[in-house]
Amino acid sequence: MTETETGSVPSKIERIWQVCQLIPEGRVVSYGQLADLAGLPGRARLAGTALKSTPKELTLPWHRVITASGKLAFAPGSEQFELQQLRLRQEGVLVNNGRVKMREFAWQPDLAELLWQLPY
DNA sequence: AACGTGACGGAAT
DNA sequence: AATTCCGCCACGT
Repeated sequence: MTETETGSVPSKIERIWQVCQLIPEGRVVSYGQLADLAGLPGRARLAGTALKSTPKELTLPWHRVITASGKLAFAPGSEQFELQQLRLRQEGVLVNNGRVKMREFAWQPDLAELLWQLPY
């Protein structure tokens, strides 16, 4: 726990958590988009790091985040892969061979609306 | 403080 | 369409 995490200014990872929280049901975003929306262009990997380190008291719709090519990031058949696929399907997202058509399901947020919702 | 790792991405092959 | 390569940089050891 660092200073910035306890203070009022959210750390980079906390901003990623915040934006993740805004992804609507039935839509997906790529790690890169998530980073962009959090004000961290080019930091797709950090988005992955952030989700990986989500504290368990915090429940995020992490299953709505997939790779830019539309694939689930987990190994096919793994525990997490199956869970993510199940959750996505439960909210109407079509997943075929571990892949989602970004053309159809990508979240396209209105930036003005997004800024309005962020708590800072 | 140095070093390897990785829930990524995009360009090249 | 599938792989390989390499830039990116926060984290844990």
